Amino acid sequence: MKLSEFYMPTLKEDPSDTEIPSHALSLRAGLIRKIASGVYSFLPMGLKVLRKIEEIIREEMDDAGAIELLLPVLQPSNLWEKSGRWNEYGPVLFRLEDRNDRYFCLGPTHEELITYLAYLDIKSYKDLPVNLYQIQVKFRDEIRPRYGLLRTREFIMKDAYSFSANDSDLDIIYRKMHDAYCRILGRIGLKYRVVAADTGLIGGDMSHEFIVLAENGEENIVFCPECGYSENYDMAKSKSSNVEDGEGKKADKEESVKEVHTPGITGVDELAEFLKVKKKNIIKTIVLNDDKGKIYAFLVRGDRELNLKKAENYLKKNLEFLEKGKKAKNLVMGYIGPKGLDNDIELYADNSVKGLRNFVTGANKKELHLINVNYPRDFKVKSWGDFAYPARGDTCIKCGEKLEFEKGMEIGHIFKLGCKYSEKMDAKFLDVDGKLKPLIMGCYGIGVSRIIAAAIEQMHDDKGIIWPDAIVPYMINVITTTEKNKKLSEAGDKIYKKLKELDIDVLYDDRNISAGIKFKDSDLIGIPIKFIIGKKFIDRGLIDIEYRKDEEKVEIPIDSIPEFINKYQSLK
RNA sequence: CGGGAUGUAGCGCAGCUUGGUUUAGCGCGCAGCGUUCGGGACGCUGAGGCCGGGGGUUCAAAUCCCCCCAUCCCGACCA
Repeated sequence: MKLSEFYMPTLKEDPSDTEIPSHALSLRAGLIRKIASGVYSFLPMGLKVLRKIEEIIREEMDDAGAIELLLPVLQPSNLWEKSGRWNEYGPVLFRLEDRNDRYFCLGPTHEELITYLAYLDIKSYKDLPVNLYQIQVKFRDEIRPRYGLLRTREFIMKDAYSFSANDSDLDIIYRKMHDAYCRILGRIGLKYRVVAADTGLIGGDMSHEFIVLAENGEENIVFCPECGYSENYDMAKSKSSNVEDGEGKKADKEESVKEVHTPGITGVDELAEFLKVKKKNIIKTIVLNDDKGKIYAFLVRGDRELNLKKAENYLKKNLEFLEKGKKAKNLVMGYIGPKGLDNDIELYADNSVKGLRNFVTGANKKELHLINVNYPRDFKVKSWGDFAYPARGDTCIKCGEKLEFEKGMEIGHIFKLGCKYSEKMDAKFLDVDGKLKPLIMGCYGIGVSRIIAAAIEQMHDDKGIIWPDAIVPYMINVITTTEKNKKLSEAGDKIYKKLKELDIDVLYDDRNISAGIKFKDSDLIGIPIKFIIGKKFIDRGLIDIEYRKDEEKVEIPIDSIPEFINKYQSLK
């Protein structure tokens, strides 16, 4: 592509409303332009990258036996009512009405659509298994779009849906998709981890997230460097450190409980400061209520946080933190403790509390805390469990090694759905045994546009983007240092033509501007190789070759370009 | 939805506190001419603004007051 005829608006400065490098750079390099909050246009350069990513995904999906189709964005409400998600999905769903007052939504995902297709056309076990995918736009009215392409309200996703007659066939496809995702991310050259994850609104019984590691990512994950155990922070299990040591040793004698006056002090931090004890010698009592208003109390060691999801999963109920203003069961907010708590309140304790001696708790009286509280002498719990988030210093439940905490961007998510949708939507098939059974489903999503953000986030420097070769918009940038010298522009034209013949994605910066701007732009948009045609060419017939990644430079005569290309490609 | 902030030329910003020398500025970018020409060159000339929108206060509003809108950040929430 000749830059003089191209559309590549670059920006010299970071736009004011960007926070992270990938956002700033994708705007500066002219990949995208913001149209509204969470809505972007892809400019030609951005589209080029998007297509490259799509092609890699397509190749891997096809290799893994998935079959491409295209489902509509516009989806009738009746399908969503049938699955129950018309209500469940809430305000995230973009809804609209047609001229006849029929309701539709813009698809945030396509389980309903694909299950309806299966209902229409899959009749027998002989039609199974089958795995269908599409690459298409999705709409979600996110509460807070942010960070450019990372979290948008309209985005491009590859989603695949599998149907099988039995669990073992599902397992095979799930594994294939898992491996294909690894190959996709590997080919693009991203550092990532696969973590076990919560199934969320999509539902089902097993799921893995593909997290591309990035400091600015929204996902927190826990990782064991020894055995490779990794899980989403919300789900992660760990052995809490210092359970058996520290100040509250098991061996310590149980002292007698005392009330201490603690006026106005309700938080763990203030309390630790006031009583001159460590936070881990304090036990927090967190009060939750379910949708029927029933109250539950959870004990967690002072240096950790209650994980609401774990509590919910344990009790199999939706829970929320008790509203501050609400008066219930004589609870003294800020001074709640397990000893003397109303008997009707079920009390659960996190494992981190085990083994503590002579700890501090609320006294259930205004402005009073208790010291030297002990279990089981002073209170009983209904049951013990893992209800807290892992914390620094925790060790792996599998191998005991110290866990690491990492951040990243969720790029892919695969689910074993089971029969959740097929049952609700009557998608059944006739099995070998002559019985009608619901189809067993899986779904597999990967964020195409989000990969652009992740790749930039992982690979950039102060000059701009450093594209990995697999998804470069262009491989080589031919730069003439001036357009005034006919000899140079003729050579540029010739080399550009030659490279095109060699089937190289080549950019030709033939703009009539100073060389400095050409170099800066080239680095900003991340082209891996620069062919520089300047003085050296006039003097000695040589072109300079510079690499984006490092300082390495070589000079070659114009005739050995094919040889250079050959060598470069064979190195990959 | 709660908390915080911002909105002035295509982009980045100053001016607002204390209303009037502001005919609304600066840098970059953009157009023309000339000189430059291997890491965002220089000079001259020029185009480009309902100061986010509406209402008010005032002799006078970018500036003060009220309402609305948009955008960003934190939180809640979220394949």
